[in-house]
Amino acid sequence: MSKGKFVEKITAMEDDFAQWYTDVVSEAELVDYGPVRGTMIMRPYGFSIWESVRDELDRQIKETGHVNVSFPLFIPESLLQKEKDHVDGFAPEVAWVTHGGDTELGERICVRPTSEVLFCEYYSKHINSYRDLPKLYNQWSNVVRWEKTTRPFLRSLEFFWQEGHTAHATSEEAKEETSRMLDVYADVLENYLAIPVLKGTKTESEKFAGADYTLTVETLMHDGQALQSGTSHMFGDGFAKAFDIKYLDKEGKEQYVFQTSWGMTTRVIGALIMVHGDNRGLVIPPKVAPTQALIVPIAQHKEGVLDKAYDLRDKLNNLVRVDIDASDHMPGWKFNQSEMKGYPVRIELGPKDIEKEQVVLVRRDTGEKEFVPLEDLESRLPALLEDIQKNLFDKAFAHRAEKTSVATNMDEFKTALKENPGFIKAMWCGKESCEEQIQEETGATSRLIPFENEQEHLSDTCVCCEAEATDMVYWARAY
RNA sequence: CGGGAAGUAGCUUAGCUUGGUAGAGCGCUUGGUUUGGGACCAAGAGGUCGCAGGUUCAAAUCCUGUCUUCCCGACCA
Repeated sequence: MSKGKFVEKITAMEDDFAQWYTDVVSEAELVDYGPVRGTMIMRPYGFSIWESVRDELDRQIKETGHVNVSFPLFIPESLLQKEKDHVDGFAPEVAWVTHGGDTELGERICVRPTSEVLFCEYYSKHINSYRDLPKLYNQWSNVVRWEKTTRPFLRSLEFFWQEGHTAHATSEEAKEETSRMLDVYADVLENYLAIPVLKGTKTESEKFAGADYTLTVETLMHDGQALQSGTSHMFGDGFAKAFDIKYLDKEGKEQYVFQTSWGMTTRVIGALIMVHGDNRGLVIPPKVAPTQALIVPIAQHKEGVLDKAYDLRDKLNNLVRVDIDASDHMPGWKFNQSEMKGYPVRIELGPKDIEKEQVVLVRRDTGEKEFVPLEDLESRLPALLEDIQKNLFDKAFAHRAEKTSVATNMDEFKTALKENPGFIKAMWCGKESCEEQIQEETGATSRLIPFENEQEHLSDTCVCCEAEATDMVYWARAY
């Protein structure tokens, strides 16, 4: 990095990762705490990052044939009760409305923790024929889960997400849908957020309440903890039977539908922070960054400097998302501020540059500085942004590889997790008791069972017991 | 939910032990000088000391309750 003093505003990540995260979230002006415990205010910069992720995800959801809808915030208690596993899974963390004004309600109303039952209720009315299928609905909404411990983005009482809810004629179609949407999540994470993912299936104990099975994309944070970053659930016909969602097939026979649901949340912003961030603050991949390049005028009071800076902005405006910091602060203040916010590229423009007809480009990911003639800027800048996007993914990929260990017995498991915290690949017998024992002894939980083509045979027996191993599983401590 | 710590200006905090006019730094406003890694000078504005009770002539300070935040643990798709 260039010479000069760097004023410490945030805790170093190697000293205290949790504190570093809290510092970044607040110093980069992403969120404030709300007045109720565990709620958060998304400030303009934080929300613009969410909008960026949302726009790309929404584009892909529509591209795969889905339409957006909006369902209510409230669910009557009786409706929530209809699917037993589902209500058992969510009831403990549901917020209840008991009064309307001063009047006590006859039936409690739940603030949606997720909307399966609302969509099911609707589908039971609107699906009558095979011609009505498939139903491919998505909604962007906020949901409430009364969590005991909370952290900005990672776990808050209220969060934003999209939830897709689909109904299909056959189990086969529903399974394809479940996989298709998992691939959409993987694509957004890898190609947009520059975060490498592991794809696979959740174990029985980790799957969604009421699902046949749950597919997941898991990512690894800088501190070696995993983060579930998107899930896609195959419901089979379980909800259809509980909610009586039936259609007449071509032969005139009554059939139950097969359903899926899938969601991605503001949590991925937490992933973005913890995968790419460093001791100077955020690092936002160019494709996501609301501001891809920030022009910092130097000696801006001098004749012509600001005019040149605005001209430059207008020239680049159609090419990249560019902004200009014409505030009254010293250049050094602006440099540090833009680094805290993670803008991919800084463009310095001062009297010396104007004289030489050049600008100074500084990339956020490496700190490298280059002098670029003005005439080359329009070709150089997009190429640089592409390079930064790729570099961030490659760095995260290498980090994950480095933080992935293999264990064939519990001693190796513990040693690996202690010496190199991250993913542990280990064989498993399929018993929940072994998952519990591993969690108790190591704090790690099963993150996913990779798909068949990614399976490896590491040993004959389970990492935890003497039983024959059935699958390789990725384990990690998780957020 | 258990154990610990803390709430004083937008932020970081001093004062509390021993009750008696609430102080600083940063930030903010105005004017001037500055600008290639967080500028300087001058003049200003900003506080029901988290909230509610209690003790007292008098409470930021003592007592009780309550809410919130942080750390550790348990729990959590």
